[in-house]
Amino acid sequence: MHQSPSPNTINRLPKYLRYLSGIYANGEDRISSFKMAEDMDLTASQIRQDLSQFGSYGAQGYGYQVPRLIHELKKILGIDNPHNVIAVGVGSIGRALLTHLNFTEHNYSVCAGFDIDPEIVGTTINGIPIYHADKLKEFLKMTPVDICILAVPASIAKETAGSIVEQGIPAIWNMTNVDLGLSHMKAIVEDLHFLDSLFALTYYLNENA
Amino acid sequence: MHQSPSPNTINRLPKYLRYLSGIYANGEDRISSFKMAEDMDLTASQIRQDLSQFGSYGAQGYGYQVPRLIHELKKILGIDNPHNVIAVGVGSIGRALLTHLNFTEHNYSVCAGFDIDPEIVGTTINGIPIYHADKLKEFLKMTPVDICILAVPASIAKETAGSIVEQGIPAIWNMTNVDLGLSHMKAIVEDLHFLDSLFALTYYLNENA
DNA sequence: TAGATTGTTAATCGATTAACAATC
DNA sequence: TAGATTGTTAATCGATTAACAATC
Repeated sequence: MHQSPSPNTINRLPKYLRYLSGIYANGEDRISSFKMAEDMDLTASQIRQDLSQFGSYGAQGYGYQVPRLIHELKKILGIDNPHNVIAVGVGSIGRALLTHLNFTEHNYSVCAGFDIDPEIVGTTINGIPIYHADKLKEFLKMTPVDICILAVPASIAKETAGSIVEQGIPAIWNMTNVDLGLSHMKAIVEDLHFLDSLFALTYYLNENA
Repeated sequence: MHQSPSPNTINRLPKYLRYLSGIYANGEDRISSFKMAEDMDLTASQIRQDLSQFGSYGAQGYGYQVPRLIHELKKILGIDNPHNVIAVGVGSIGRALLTHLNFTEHNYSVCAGFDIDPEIVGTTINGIPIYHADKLKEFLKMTPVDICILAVPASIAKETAGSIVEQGIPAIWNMTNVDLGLSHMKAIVEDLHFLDSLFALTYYLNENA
């Protein structure tokens, strides 16, 4: 792993994983880069290039063992290790994620949610306790947190993110439609900008029309 | 517009728009590519290259007029025109989007949601009526729909998507953690794969640790 | 006018694709 | 053994960056 893999490569890894999990569930335990490329609308070269940046997981003349490759991809992504997650902001989006996403299956443990709405502070969502945002600092003394799901209103997104980073949480999964402006800090941020995605879709829709 | 702009360029346009809307709200009505680049962690060259693929919106020695550029970007993305949207699958994710996302402000009209859960069929969410999925075909006879938000369970995502495309809806905004496999059809699909995004974040988190 | 900044052309860099020796 | 397919090196392609003439 001399030269660090490009973001494009990293973004394809979860897609490989999903594809492989799918065919493995279908009972296929062997796959070639050619078949994979055909099914995923990629080139076999690209798949082999991507994988070979992390190791040699296949065998000449045979291809890849599906369970092995699944295992290796999980290891590369780091999702074979457990991660502690909290949600800051538990409005409709935060709530939907806590309810809907299969965190446990992928080794994420969602420990708590934080909000200021008295209607939901003190309740649980999908078994996850919701505390008042005031309690975050205290909570972090007891529980090390790897990832914070940020789903607060846009108006307080930046300052909330800043404070989360200051309190030592290394990674933010950003659900707000705001650029957090943390590039100068050591924080790791992954944006999920819903509207950006919808606008791109709209562009292609109008382009074709 | 001889050579069609790359997806990378398209994906940056909404970010430009967000940035510009932000500074315009702050009262700035003039911007140079240099300042913009600094604030957005890009290069001025890239911004000018991106924009120049669609037209000449700036002036030498001056820069860009913010409101003008906002207007042009909206036009390029097609969001100056109205779009009709429906949601198929109104579980927690679908519901959160209908409640939370600012569709109206961006010229999207969310006409209806469809589900099979008797608990929610017949209700409204944020003023949007929820019909039984059986009624979709009939509904489409009356109302032309541009975009379908797909938020059904993974197990029925593919077949639902296929049927939606067959019924003439040109674009799908895919919230399911499934690859819809519509590449051979004329459908326009934009995926919002939550877990892919979380996995990428996890990769960078573990890489830094 | 002098200074600033665009739009665009050319240079560089990086990512994808093609080719193939190694080998299962 | 013959056929298949990897991992990797080389070739190509495309995207980003740099440079600069045009000009506000």
